[in-house]
Amino acid sequence: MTDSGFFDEVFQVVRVIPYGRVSTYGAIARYLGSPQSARMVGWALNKSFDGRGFIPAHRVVNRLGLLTGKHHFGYSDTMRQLLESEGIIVENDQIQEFDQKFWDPVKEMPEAEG
DNA sequence: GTTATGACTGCGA
DNA sequence: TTCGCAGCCATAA
Repeated sequence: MTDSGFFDEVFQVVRVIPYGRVSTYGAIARYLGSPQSARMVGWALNKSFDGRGFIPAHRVVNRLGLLTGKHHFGYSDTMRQLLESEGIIVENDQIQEFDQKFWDPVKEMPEAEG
């Protein structure tokens, strides 16, 4: 599975994000051991639409809780609808109560692949 | 094969 | 306080 290594790891982390929670590129990248590859995480998510199965990329936002990648979902409302569909409040492309919705894989990530 | 870009983040002045 | 630059790795041309 670890074809691309980094990419696959990103998908694995994003996939375990619990319902109603969100995470950030930096948090995921940091979990992988490369906090500076944060933008690479987003790039990986971009491919999440391709054929890697469903990836809750809508649960991943930038450090400010902004839906920076919303326009990658097709329409500027798709990402927001997905988040609101999970009970997450989004206003002005920004996640409300982001601090409590934030899900840090480094701290909350279950011991996947045990 | 090489060059450029990307859904970001942290540090310095 | 705000603004600008460097870094990570893979994909695309």
